Amino acid sequence: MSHTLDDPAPAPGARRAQKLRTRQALLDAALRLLEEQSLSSLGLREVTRAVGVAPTAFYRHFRDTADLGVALVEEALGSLHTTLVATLAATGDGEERIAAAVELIVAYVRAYPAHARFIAREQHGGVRRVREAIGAQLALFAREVAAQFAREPEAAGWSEDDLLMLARMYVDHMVMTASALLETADAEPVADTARRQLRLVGLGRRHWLDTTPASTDQ
Amino acid sequence: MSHTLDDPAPAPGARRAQKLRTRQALLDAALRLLEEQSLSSLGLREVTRAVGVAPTAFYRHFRDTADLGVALVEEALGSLHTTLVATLAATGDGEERIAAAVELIVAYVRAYPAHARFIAREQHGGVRRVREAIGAQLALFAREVAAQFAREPEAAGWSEDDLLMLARMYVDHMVMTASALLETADAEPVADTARRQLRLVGLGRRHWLDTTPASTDQ
DNA sequence: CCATGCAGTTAACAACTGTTCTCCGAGTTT
DNA sequence: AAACTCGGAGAACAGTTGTTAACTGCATGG
Repeated sequence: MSHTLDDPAPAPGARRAQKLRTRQALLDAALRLLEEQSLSSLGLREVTRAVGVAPTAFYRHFRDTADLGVALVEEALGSLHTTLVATLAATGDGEERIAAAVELIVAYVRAYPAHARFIAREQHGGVRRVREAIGAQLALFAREVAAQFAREPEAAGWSEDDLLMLARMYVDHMVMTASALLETADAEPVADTARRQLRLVGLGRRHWLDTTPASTDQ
Repeated sequence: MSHTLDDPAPAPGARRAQKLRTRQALLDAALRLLEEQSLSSLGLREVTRAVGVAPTAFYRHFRDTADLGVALVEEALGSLHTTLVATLAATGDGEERIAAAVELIVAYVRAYPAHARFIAREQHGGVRRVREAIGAQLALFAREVAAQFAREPEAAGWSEDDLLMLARMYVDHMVMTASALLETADAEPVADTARRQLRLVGLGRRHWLDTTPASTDQ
């Protein structure tokens, strides 16, 4: 509990720390402003004004607002990979996993609504580089989910391509559910619909090899 | 084939016709500008400049750019209802219907790429009124699709709520497929993935009542 | 301890925005 | 043929935008 901030002999790294702090302030302010507009209309001055720094300070951290947007993508989705894969790996198949996955989305949207809104909005938004960044992240999610599926016994007989197709379906459904949660006051009906839709896809998954046994027997 | 435009005694309704013409020019110009940005950053002057009219002329047709956006929603989705329902009604169940549905989306995106982009982009975009307009249209689509399903023998035993859930899944999948088509050069792989995903959902649909026969037997 | 690096400031720029008010002229109605 | 309607033009407004330049002061590395 000793003094660490108003020290006359500042701690080493105080330089970098202060820079990171204003950088984070810019990201936070931008995220707040983006709740009511799209990135393509977000002004650099608007952000700096909200933080309380000079407009030119912006350039010390980002080339332009698109650059800031890419940073926001990382902040919003970067930490989600481990959580998602861990959730899938920790739960068995069927109803248990469905409940866990939906609960994960609901918790995420509740904890970081602005991040979720940003991703849903800019996934198809007007800024190419941000769109591509989100697309790359979601494609990575899909590959990770597919890889997890491949480790499970239910994936026997599935082609790699079909597994990826299934995984993409789950990932896209996640984003849509998040977006739906953001526009409703009561989360429960939305979560319920999401669970039923996952149940439906799960049923399709279980019967995928029924009609076309393709190359493998069993 | 007589003269109708440069008539010294102009045909009645020329007033209204000219107004509609510039209104349409504004819509077209806006749609073109929106290929590279979001509606929330579209400026009123930008649109009028592209058309070649004075900025103030804009107010004769729209209150603001959000109002123009709502009009674009109608233009993009209004005529699609009949086409969609007709396609569903004309095709039997199974593979045939899947091919027809995907072909419908592919054809739409090819014919009106700017409209499709606009809907995908502004569905979660930064302008509330436009978001709501799109949401209402898509909800209407879902109800229409559900109603069509209800008329078919495969829907026996399905609750109304489950049918709507299924329909929403199809509608949302349509929008996602359209968006994916816009970002790819070669439509075929995307269309193929979309077909497989529909096949998966269809399988889930056929086995929906297997585990929980609920109230009905058979 | 001093010289360098660099986050942030100030000032100024040309260009752009939405909106108001006034006006014109051609289509429309009587 | 006169009176009216109304889509569009023109000019002007107060604010805003992104970007450049030159500056200041403090944490840092030699």
